[in-house]
Amino acid sequence: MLKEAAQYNAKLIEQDIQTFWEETDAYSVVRELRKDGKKFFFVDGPPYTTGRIHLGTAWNKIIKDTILRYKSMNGAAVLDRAGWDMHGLPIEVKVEGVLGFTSKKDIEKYGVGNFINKCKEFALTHRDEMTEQFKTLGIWLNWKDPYMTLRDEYIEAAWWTLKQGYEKNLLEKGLRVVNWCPRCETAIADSEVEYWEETDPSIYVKYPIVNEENTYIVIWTTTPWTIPANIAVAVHPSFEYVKVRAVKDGKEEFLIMASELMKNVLKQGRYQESEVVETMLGEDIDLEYLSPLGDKIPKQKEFRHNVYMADFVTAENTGCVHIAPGHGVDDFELGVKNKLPIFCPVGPDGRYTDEAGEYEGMHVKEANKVVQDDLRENGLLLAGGDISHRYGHCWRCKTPIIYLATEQWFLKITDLKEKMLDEIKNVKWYPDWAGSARFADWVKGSRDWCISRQRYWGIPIPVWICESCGEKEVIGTGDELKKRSGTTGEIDLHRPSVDNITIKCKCGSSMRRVPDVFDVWFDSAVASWATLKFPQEKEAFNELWPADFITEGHDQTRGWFYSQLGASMVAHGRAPYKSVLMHGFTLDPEGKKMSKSLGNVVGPEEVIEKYGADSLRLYVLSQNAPWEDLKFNWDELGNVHRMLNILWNVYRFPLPYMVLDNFNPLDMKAGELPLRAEDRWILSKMQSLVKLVDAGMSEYSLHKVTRAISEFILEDLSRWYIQLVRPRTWREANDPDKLAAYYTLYEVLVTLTKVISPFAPHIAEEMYGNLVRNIDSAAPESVHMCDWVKPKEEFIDAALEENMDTIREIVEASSNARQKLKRKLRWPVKRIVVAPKKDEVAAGVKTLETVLKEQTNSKEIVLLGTGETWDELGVEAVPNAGTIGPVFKKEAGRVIAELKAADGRSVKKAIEETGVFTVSLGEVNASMVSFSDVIPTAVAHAEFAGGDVYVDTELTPGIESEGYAREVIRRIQDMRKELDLDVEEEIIAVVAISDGRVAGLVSERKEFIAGEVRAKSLTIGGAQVKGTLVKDWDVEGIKMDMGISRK
RNA sequence: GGGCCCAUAGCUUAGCCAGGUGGAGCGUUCGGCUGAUAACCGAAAGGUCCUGCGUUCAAAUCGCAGUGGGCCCA
Repeated sequence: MLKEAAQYNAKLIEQDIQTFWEETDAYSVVRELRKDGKKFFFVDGPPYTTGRIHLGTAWNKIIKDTILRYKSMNGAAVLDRAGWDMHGLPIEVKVEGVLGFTSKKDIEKYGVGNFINKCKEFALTHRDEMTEQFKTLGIWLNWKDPYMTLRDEYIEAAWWTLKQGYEKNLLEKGLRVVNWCPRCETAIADSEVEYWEETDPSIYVKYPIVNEENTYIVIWTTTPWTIPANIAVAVHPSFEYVKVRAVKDGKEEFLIMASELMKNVLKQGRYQESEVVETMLGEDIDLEYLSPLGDKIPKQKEFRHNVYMADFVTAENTGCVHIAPGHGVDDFELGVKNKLPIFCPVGPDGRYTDEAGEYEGMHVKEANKVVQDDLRENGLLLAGGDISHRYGHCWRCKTPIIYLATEQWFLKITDLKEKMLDEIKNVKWYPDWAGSARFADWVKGSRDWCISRQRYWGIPIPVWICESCGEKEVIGTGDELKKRSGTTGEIDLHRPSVDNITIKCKCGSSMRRVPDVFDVWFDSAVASWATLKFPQEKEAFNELWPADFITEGHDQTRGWFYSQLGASMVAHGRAPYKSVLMHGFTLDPEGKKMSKSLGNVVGPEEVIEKYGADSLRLYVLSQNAPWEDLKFNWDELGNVHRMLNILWNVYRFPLPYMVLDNFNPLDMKAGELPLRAEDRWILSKMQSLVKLVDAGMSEYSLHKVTRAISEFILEDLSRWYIQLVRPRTWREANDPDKLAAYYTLYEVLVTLTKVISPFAPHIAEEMYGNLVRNIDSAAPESVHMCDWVKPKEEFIDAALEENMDTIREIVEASSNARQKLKRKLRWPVKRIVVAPKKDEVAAGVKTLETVLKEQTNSKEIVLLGTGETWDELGVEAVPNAGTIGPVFKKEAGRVIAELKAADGRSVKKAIEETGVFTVSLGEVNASMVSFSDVIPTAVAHAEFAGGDVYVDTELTPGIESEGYAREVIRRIQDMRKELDLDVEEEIIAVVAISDGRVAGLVSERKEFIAGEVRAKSLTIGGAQVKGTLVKDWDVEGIKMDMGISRK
């Protein structure tokens, strides 16, 4: 049996539905139901298990859930393990914070094992919390068996992958300059560096030229602390350089710099006089200079300092670039190319080593100032100041990074670049430019991947090295490690236990694991096979891999899209995904990014609290194209919620009538019901919507799909069909016309629950539970177990849809016209005249005349021929003074007056037939007069796209009687509402009307009024007004007193 | 500084690929409806289509340059 429904309460409904899903394990039932369908292998980009989910992660999962629900309903056997990214520095930093640690020494003191346990606990707790948050959004993923990067099986997938790289000779250990966090004391990835504006020193330094007295080459830098490590100066081979004689306070010097920057340098150094003494090309510069700090750093005296050519030199500052191969990527490359020493006198903690001479033990930050002072003392500081520029910081602890040359492990991605670019083309990207432009650009510029980190909480790098002979071995699995090491029993693959496992080397000595762990990006990079439990299990991998679909935000271009592709090229030689949907970011209402520091963060739980998860889901899906950034806006969320409320009201509206009538849709046969044109119309519209949804989903245009659904609900269903069908539902008894309306409405609502279920799964489930499950216990338990609607072409009637569009336009125009004469819709009008411009309009009026008549509340529809002018329109002659003047000269005024006074109709007729109209002073021709329509006073006119509408509002006693009667009915209904009476409850009503004529008019409709308001007794006239509720009304200036009481 | 994307009414946006009169929703004002009712409907006002230059008979739409925003990089 159908049940009535209360008002829309998203929170209540969603909680109930989520409980229902839990109790019935609906998710698992659905996956089981589809297990023999076509496989759809989806890989969840694993969120990092720290803190709470935010709007962006919510959007991400909503997109995934929506697409997977749609796929599932279409028969796909969806594989969708949720994923969790649980290792890495972010958690280490959080745990350090909790424990109050500030450096690695604290961790070592606390014990690596203890620290690891804390990290693990942190990751697992947060995973649980975040799982609950995702569930409140209605996200269906495999939460019971998620893949987790901290599991041994997952670690093995990473190990196996590295071993593939080793065997393909893509693994390399080498000295490279890396981003280094001096607080975390580890290398960090390019993608872990956050940039923002920072104030740093900006200094110009003179390097003294050997054997040329008082001559210097001038460099500029923002990192004075790297000057102790200076090895060379780079110039651009094709720039022009000058040697300048510069004088300051009577002291003369010779300075070398780029000629176009000379003015700047001399100004910086406050030189008063200058003169170019020599001009040369960069490539002709060949000189040796001395370290400006040689006196402080003995080691510097061992190096020869020369000038080298480099294309990366730009025409800024001095045009001569200070090169410290131990402290810069370009510097390092230049150093390697020219076989320069890679001098790096800074340790992992950011303090100088003994190689830095007098600076030993000093922190580089502190050195920035000291070095400047020392340079000034040596007379080599040409100028010093500050600059505000973007500088990199550790993304977790926010410490400014430094560049250090260190020994790290690399995957030689650059060897694979061309193949990667080919693979990108084989992937289907949504939108196309995400792959062809953005991702391809990123890959083109990619460098070798530094996969090692000098930290604790991560996947240990499975490389064992012999302590005596240096022999290297890469371990691919836990079993392999057991076998090679001779360990028995369970082993934990995390640090520190794995560090204690040694392998016997061929040479007889023992091999120890390198101390590093993996870059955490390597973890998620192997997700597509790790989630299939590969390499332990091969079957699923062979059947499913690569992934059919993944979707993440555009920041993952450099992140997960890239790391997965890199790891997959190393391991399998091809892309790990077949299609990728790149989505946008959530921004605040001003279009700024949401961040805690700006205080503009909106949490998903805040939205759910206010409007519910379905509103949030539809909002993020419909507001933008998925790949555009979403400007969060509460008003728009309110709109979406309103739409859902209307949907709910549409669903709720027929229920009381259907319940009252014991309506059972299973007894209905469409063929036997007298469906009206409007019934066939909404059925057609419904099917057209399904087609639109399918088309949109095929290109993941989730915004187009959800907008089309909203439009259908608001425009077609609520604003139109429900209005048309309303009077039919009030009929009593088993009227076939009413049953046809019930049937149609029911059919549409059931179809709609299925169509909206991927997008707004809770409200869909709730409606389905009542509409379908309460009728038919054999139906699937959940709407999400239903098959997707296959568009029924036979229901689609394009001509009918077009005709209805026309009718709606005419109704709209006529209500516009009514408004001009202030005639309310409650008052009928005598007739409506439609003057069509096209035959299609006439056809529409003919097929849907009843609809038009009812919706315009008109007694008659008059349809004119196409192009025909309504003959009741008057014609007015409009004289053209510009042409009359020259002909009639000073008599023109009289001619004009005569024309105006003449009967327009006969003027027009004369001109049409003879070309002229005769006035008393001569003949007026067509150029002297034009015509305009004169609309009768009781008629209002309005235009619509296909023609004109005239509304004849002339009052007749019948119309007045009906109008007043409706006014009375409306007010009594209002009073019934106020007394909160049941729909069927009968009343006793008394109406006193001060105006005798009006009282008479109303009395004529006494029966009609009594029926409409369910009055057992109705008294109209001057009687004493009494009742439970008595009210005085003013109806169009007529005073009416009404009283009603329960019978 | 570079790559990609975005910019249309007070707000959120459609139209742009395929050039030809800019269209919605919200908000505002006015009006209507009243057994979906703490709902709903209509009308009006509201636009340098970010700026400039170019292509074209014609540019919101195509091209170039710039401005602002986002993501990513240097």
